[in-house]
Amino acid sequence: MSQESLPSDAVPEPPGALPEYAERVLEVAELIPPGRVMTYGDVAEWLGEGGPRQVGRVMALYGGAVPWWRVVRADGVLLPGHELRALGHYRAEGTPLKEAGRAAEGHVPRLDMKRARWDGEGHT
DNA sequence: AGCGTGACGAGTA
DNA sequence: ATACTCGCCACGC
Repeated sequence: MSQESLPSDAVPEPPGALPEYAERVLEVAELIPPGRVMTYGDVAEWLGEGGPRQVGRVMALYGGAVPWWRVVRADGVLLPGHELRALGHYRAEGTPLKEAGRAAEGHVPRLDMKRARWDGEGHT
């Protein structure tokens, strides 16, 4: 070869492997304690790279490998298409919800972000 | 090499 | 409370 090829250049990624950014996002998701949540933006800020949309993309593609219900929208709306599954987890974990008086009106409960949002306190 | 995309988020009306 | 706009940036065409 006329040109030296660095290993990292020659072998980008085997099929099925996650992009490194995605792996870091999933790592953070694993840190979130039961009963608490982090927003997409929080995860991005924690990482110091990417943004809410990037984190959202990663969760959409690979979220099944981690506690996906602990990474949520900043407004507390449950993940569309998985509301019941998420709700089951929140009730089981004791994650703070805003549902008082609304359940009877057919409203899907939302997360009480003020109480449920985790800032990383106590993480070792 | 660009360019469009999107499990977002903050701001505005 | 809802609806809309604009900025964000890794990733796959």
